[in-house]
Amino acid sequence: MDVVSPELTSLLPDEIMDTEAIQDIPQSQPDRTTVSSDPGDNTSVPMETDTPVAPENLGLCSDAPEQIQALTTSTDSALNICSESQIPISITSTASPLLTLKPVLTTCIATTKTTDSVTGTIVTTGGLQKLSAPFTISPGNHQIILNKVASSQATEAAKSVGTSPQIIKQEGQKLLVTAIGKSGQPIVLQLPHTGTKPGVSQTSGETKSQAPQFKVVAVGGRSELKPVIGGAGNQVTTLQTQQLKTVQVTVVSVASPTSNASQKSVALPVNVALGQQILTVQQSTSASPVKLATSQTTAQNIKPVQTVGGVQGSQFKTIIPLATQPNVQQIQVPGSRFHYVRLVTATTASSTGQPSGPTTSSLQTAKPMVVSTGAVRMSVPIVPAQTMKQVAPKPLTSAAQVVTTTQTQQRLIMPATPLPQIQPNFTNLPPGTVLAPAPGGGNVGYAVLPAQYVTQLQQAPFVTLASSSGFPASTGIQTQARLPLNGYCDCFANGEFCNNCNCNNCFNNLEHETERLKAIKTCLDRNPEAFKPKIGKGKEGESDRRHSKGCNCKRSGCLKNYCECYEAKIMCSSICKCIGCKNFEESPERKTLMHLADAAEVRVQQQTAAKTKLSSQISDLLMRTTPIISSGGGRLPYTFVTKEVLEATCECLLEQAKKAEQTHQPQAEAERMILEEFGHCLMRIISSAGKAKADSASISC
DNA sequence: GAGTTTGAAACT
DNA sequence: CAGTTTCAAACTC
Repeated sequence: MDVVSPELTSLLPDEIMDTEAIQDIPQSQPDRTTVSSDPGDNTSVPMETDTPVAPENLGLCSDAPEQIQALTTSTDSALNICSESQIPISITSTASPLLTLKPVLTTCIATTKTTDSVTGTIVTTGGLQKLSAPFTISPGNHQIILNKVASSQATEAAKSVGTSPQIIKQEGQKLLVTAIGKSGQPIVLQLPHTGTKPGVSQTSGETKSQAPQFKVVAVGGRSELKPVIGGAGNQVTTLQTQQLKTVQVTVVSVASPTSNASQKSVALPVNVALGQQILTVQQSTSASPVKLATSQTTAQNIKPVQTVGGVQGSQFKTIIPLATQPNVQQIQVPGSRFHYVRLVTATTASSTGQPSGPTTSSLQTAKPMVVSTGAVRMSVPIVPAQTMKQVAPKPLTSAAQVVTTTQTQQRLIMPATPLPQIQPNFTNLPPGTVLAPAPGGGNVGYAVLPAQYVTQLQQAPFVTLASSSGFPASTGIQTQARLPLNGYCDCFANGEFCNNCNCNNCFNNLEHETERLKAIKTCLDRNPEAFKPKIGKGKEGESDRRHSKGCNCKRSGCLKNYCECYEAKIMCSSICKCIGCKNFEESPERKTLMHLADAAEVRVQQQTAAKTKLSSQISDLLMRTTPIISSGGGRLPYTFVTKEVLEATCECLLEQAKKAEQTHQPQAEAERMILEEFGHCLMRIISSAGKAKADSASISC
């Protein structure tokens, strides 16, 4: 059963239309398209009062699912899709050519509960493979508006055909679809084909026909997405989220359907007031809160999601607000081989995934999704990097720009300000890193960086590295190699600023940032791998580290620090071009050297330990022997032998001597009495000292 | 510390 | 891609 009328379909941008899908569209649809589900369809979309749907698996569609992962942003105006229960969201028409997803039950609140869930009902047509339109989600009215910025032509067309609004109504679904004009804007929604195409089995192993899954992932806040699969039979895609929560990051992931029809990338501008939030989009893994109801074939194509805020398990990225400077935020990340992360403010982002071949893997053909609105831009690389191409951002409406990254090609973001000629290029950023400009011209961007870099971001140096790929040919900067900025300098080669080194005429500092940037670009033009670590992992499956390029030693036998492999304490590999290499596993020279080195290291350690122990003992001895007059510390009895104590002691002794004299004691007895008194004095001193120490300890505690 | 050796990177 | 040059670190004395 077709849901979308030809008129409605014709209004869709060509880029989102699936020709094969269109063929399925009946041509006899009225202008005002009202789609009702087939009463006899046993796969009807369950209603709230209808078929109970398990929160974990809302399999409304058994076909191969497409998946859209959407992360909502946090706080004030995040994507607040929430409801107290699994509320179907109907796509209602509006006066404007807007496709509005509207919850039937408007129980959403701005601050959603973790248990809140939303079930969105999205029109899926037999012929309409995808729906694309600017996408607005308004927490206030609980509407998801598509094609907000539809062209006037679309509006006129809609009026002319009397389809303003066109309504696609799914029986029992309250599914309303407005006219969707050709906006030429990024296409966002991918709607499933009818369930006649080969599907992919979901996690449950059940074969499903194609159906988009919309998932909302809350990053930064605990949120779970519940894939909702629209039933192919009733051609309805249900969007449902559970524990939807306003979060800081909106991630949208789209799993492509498995139809033979070419899957076009879908960019969905979403008018979600994200504030100045970062948008990170990645494929998610099982660790991700995003629950993918995809087949195994799909899963294997999924790149690890690098989400923010703990969504991803192993590769957490940290969102670093890059505020203050418009368009550019420069970050030095020592040790990362690139220290600069630049945020590019753009008007829009349009990422187009490669058309997917006929496959049952939904995510393999997933499309990067760009969600942008006047207030928010979201860039969502959904497609695996290998199959994803970076496309030049399409200018949309605003000055903001979202750039998506690929996973295979590491690119560096070049600053537009100092080097405007350099095209923005995101390299070396973690896959899936999304740099989003601040809405409203705030020019606040965010970079998702490995957590270990975060602490280094406070450093002053701000430079942006750029990879050579995608850069226009450098002009007039080839001479930069003659500057004190070249690969010879380890600091520079490591992507670091020179600091306390012996450079002469050093330009590798902030004072010469322009030159440095040029030099960086030159180096990258020459060698895109210049700033990448030389020591990395070997081939897949190899756990040992390996030199990325291999050494080229000729005389050292790779057993001296001249050899980079040996210096890195790794053995030479097949990629090394060394001559007379002795740096291999069974090399006796290497073993001997290793033994010697180990022995030397042991000696050094022993010496260090001995020195440490001796120092400790000396310190302890000093502590014992040095009277501590001041309060605290180890007070000893004799520290209490002050002048006053001595005088008192002497008086006691004199008094005892006087007493012995008065009693006419013999001298020996007199001495005994005096010594005995002296002993008593010492005992009192010791007692007082101990008491004072105990009191001090009690006070300190 | 000066001089030599070495190999990576730059250059041709 | 190969040969040469430049350079700085490693090494030796």
